[in-house]
Amino acid sequence: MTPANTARAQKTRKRTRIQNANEAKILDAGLEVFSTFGLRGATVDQIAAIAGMTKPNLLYYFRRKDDIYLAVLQRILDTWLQPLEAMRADGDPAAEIAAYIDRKLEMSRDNPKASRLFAIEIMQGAPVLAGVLTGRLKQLVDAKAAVIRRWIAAGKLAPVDPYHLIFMIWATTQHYADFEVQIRAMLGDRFDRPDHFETAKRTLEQVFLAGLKAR
Amino acid sequence: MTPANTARAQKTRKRTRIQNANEAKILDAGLEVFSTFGLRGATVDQIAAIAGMTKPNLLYYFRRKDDIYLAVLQRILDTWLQPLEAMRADGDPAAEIAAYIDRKLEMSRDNPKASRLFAIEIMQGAPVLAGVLTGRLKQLVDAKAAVIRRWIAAGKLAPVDPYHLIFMIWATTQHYADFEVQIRAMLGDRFDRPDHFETAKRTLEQVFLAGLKAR
DNA sequence: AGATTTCCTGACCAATTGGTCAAGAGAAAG
DNA sequence: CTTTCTCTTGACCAATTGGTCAGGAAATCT
Repeated sequence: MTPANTARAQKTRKRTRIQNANEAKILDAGLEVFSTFGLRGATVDQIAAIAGMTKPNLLYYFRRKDDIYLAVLQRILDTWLQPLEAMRADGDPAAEIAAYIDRKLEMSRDNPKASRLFAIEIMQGAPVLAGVLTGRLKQLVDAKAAVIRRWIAAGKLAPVDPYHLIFMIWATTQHYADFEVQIRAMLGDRFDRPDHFETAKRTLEQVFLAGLKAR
Repeated sequence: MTPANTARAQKTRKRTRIQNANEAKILDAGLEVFSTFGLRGATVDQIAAIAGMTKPNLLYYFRRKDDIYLAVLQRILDTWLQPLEAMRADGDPAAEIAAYIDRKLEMSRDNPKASRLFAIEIMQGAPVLAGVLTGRLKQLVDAKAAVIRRWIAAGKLAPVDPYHLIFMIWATTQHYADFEVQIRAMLGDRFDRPDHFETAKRTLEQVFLAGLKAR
């Protein structure tokens, strides 16, 4: 993302401090609102209110609602892909998978809004991210699926379909962010106890690692 | 749901054929739209268009948008809870869990819109279903968690946290409905092959059953 | 058949929404 | 200190949205 693509499309002038501060506020507010209501359900007024500025002022930095949405998605895209990218072919399979689960779970805990934003975007048919899904993400998943397949061929992992295994890990880890309200309702008091996250981690690792152990 | 709570709150008059037909059309259209855009993102005009009637005509049957949303949710609530309810304490643990996975997976395949509607409702903070979550659903989950705990105590299942196990099953099975666009993008051509569903089922059962085998 | 009730529609309305604009206030550069 | 640029705002606008209403068209009942 070049610096020149926001704020009145100024011709690569120096970015001011105010600009940086306000754009950051807007992106934070945008994440907050879009991750709850999606692109269509969110209103510019609401984002402006949360960002603590008037609507025309917000629109001075991002001319259309879609621009905010896009910028929010772009800002968190790398973070989103990072855990899978970090899975190394030359590591120990069980350890790598455990580490991947941990990282994704931590992302769910530390950045649940980002997780929900991607979830809503994809559930709405990925109007903006469609290209990323079939492009960058697919390439990444294909590469990691190949890694898993090699681990299986080397007898270090039970033979499972690598794509569906990746889906399982995505699903189980993101679930804690996307369905937080439900988890909270099910766990009651236990949800706020600090060990709740550790219990989730232990359960996931246990089932996945035992389930994937080569026989 | 009593018959008298729609269509102009008529005093328990007989429901006409037209009424049944049109309300069904509206609920179908409502599911279609709400499952994609959520309560706020959906518009009455759009629902009316998909239902094949004018907006005032639709509003003759459901006076407000929220009424449609509520009715759609209520109509599919039982279906949604059914798979978990069907898990029997006196069956073989492995077989019961496998059957639960199968049923949920089939629901994802046969009724993905219902799955996405619940997902969006919960991600938006469950404004309508909050009561169901903390009431009926929690009771059901508590009961089934107790069943799983007894299976573990009897040495028939590896010791895992039953709540997180249920979350895992929910997450992995619903994932195929909620993130269908992403799955499709990752699997490419393979997605439309008829065995795709069987591969998913086999992978899930394999990981869960091996992961839960008592040691 | 006529009477009654249900169903449907075009016209309408107020509120909200995304977005514009002219002009003033504030920073910053000279 | 003045000029230039950035930032902010109130007023405004057209389109969309949720919802109403009076009256006509169809069913249904007797």
